Amino acid sequence: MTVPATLVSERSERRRREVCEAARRVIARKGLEVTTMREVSREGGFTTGVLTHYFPHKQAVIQGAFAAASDDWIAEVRDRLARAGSPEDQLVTLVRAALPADGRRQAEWRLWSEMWTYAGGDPVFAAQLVATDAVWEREIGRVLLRAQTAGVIADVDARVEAAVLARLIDGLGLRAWLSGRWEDARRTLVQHLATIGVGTSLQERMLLPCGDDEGDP
Amino acid sequence: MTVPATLVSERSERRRREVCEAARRVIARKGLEVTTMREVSREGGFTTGVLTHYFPHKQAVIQGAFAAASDDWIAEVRDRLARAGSPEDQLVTLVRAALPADGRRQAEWRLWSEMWTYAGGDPVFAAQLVATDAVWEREIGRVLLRAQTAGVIADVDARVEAAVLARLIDGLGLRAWLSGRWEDARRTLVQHLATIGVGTSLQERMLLPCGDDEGDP
DNA sequence: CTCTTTTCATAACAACCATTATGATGGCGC
DNA sequence: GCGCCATCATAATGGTTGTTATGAAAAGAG
Repeated sequence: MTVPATLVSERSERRRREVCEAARRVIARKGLEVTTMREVSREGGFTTGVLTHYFPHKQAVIQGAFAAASDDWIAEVRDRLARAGSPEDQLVTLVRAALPADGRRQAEWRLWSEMWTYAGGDPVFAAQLVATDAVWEREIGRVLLRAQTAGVIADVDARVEAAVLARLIDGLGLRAWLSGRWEDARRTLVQHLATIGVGTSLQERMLLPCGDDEGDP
Repeated sequence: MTVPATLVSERSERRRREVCEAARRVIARKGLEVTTMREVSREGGFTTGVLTHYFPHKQAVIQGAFAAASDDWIAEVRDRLARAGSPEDQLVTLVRAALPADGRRQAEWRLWSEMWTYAGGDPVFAAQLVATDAVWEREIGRVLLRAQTAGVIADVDARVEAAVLARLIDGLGLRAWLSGRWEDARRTLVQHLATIGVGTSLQERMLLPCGDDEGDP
């Protein structure tokens, strides 16, 4: 109490985040079932003492890891969309972000899968997850609306189409993660986008391998 | 060996199935993480001796439960589609089967969710799961094709649309299970079906509460 | 430097797990 | 009725888990 609260929380918050990142890596690599306190500690390079010091129980660690992953995801999407200039580029970015060609990003789908089933047993966390998803869906809607006013896609109901796209991506990503057929998933997504008026040239750009996935258009 | 193999396997097979059903109920109710041998035994009304006698290890019990659920699901869908006479009825049946209004059937989505994440750590089982899904997707395609030749829906690529619908349903069901907003999910699905030419009267039938969910059209 | 508090490692604990071993029971062929 | 084998209950085992307790180092305030 004698020290400014901001400094204390800054240091500890960084450590806390470090723990969450370690947990996140373990979950994404081996799954939640084999994610143990000791395993997370080993991953982060410390002992379980750190975990117990910053978190009241394991549940909090898991939730922290999931929350961190969600925040990172939505932040990254917003950043990439902002850096994509034209409506066309934004559409391409959306597809690439949703169904990545990069192996490490594909592996993140395991995290989402684990997160969903975990949320099924934790109503409070499920509510947070649904809220985060609403942000993602709205982001999709914004891209669609902008593309629409630019005449890049047809004049469908953007709100409905955003909901459809968000759910379609959920299903496609999940299946692709299970089957390993990411190209098929992306092709299906693009074929669907074609039905709402995305032109063939844009379709081709969406399907391009594009080794470097971060640099967008 | 002194007794006809068919008789032996008939009796034991029934018991085996009984175990799978018990496991399935526990998973759907409490999730895979708290599904233990003792819990499954208690659910089935026997002891762990039965489990260990019919299954080499827990993994096999889980896989058996999942396989039984998958088989039941695909069998039920086929049955309900067969009993639905017209192409219109089949479309309605498809929507109702995918996103049920009945609480017990909705709860089954927890099973699917658990199944998917489990499959993520078991490539062999994941392959089975993908194969089963292909059957389901083909069933959707058949319904679409029939509706198409009857002029009930527009002239889209049935194969592509079946893939889209299968994934869309995955995402919609999963989200609905997490959020509890099943009506929204069904409405989104119907709105999407409207874009492939499903008429307004059919749309209304799909959205009807229809208390009794089993008796179809 | 001294005291206080945060930070963390280590070890111990009690609970629970899957699995195995053992023996009782009952049906079925002969 | 005898013996055999499938069936199952019971109990024990070895390992792992989340959590807690304890104390040492380190950092910061005065």
